[in-house]
Amino acid sequence: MNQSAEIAEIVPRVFTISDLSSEFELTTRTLRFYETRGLLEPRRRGQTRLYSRRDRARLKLVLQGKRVGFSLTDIKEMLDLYDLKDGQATQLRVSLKRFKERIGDLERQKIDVEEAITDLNRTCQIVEGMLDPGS
Amino acid sequence: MNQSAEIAEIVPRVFTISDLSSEFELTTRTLRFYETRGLLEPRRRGQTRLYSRRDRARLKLVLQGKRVGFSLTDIKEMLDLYDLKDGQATQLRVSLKRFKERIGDLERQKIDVEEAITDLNRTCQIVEGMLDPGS
DNA sequence: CCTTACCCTCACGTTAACGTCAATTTAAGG
DNA sequence: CCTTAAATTGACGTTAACGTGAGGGTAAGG
Repeated sequence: MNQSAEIAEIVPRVFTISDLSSEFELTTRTLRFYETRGLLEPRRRGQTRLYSRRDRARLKLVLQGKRVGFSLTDIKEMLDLYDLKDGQATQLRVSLKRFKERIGDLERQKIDVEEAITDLNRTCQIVEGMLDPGS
Repeated sequence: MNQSAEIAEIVPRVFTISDLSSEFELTTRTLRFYETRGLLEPRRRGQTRLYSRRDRARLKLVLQGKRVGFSLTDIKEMLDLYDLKDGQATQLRVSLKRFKERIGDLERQKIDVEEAITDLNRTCQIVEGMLDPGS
């Protein structure tokens, strides 16, 4: 019932670049690119990158950030904030603010998309009217 | 009550590049760029571009297309279709198909956006929970 | 020893839709 | 005629997030 022993069997302590690339369906190029952007900093054994669990966790955060539409630059800033002093209320509030701003953006975007849809539907109806023999 | 006379006073027969750029709030660069992309082909008086009402109408279509998310390439294809034989049912059906496909895209996009919003809201709630003193 | 399979570091290429000069030419007005 | 104001044609720059080789090192298996 030793938790860490259990986890050790399921989740390795260290990952190669192709481990992560296949797990998350990213190219190795992408992982190296993220590194140049300061999102990951794996250790090295010689030249070869060795990713820790922490690296993997950060990668997950990166991908989650992307899913909700943050840029890599945004994501880096937020990761850096968390690193400064994890759990620090001030940092959390900053991120929270960013999140809410982003939600605002997304809601505006949603409205735009909805407008585009009604626009196009209107156009479609006109065109269909032109094509309808029983006009 | 001569319609064309009335219109002639309100809408000029010919437009300069800055007329159109200010009317539609585009830069002249943009109008020239659209020309290189085959979206507009104004006549020339010497070197100077002279846009007809038809050019202006096409420009309106371009902008409408952009508003609903078509790329300039898409828009050109569609404009070309219209030009082939305006009012031809076949062409209309083709465009109609494109429109419906685009509507599908947009609806998927809308779902994505909605998911991102709920994602972020969830995250916000977690963070707020961490900040909540009465936790 | 040789092949395979990964790993690495440059470093230029890609896509979209223009922006931003630079160097001229033309048009309009006094 | 002279001076601006506006137009013209290149042609390189920008942004994001990687893609795509080129050229080379390393380690395991047969």
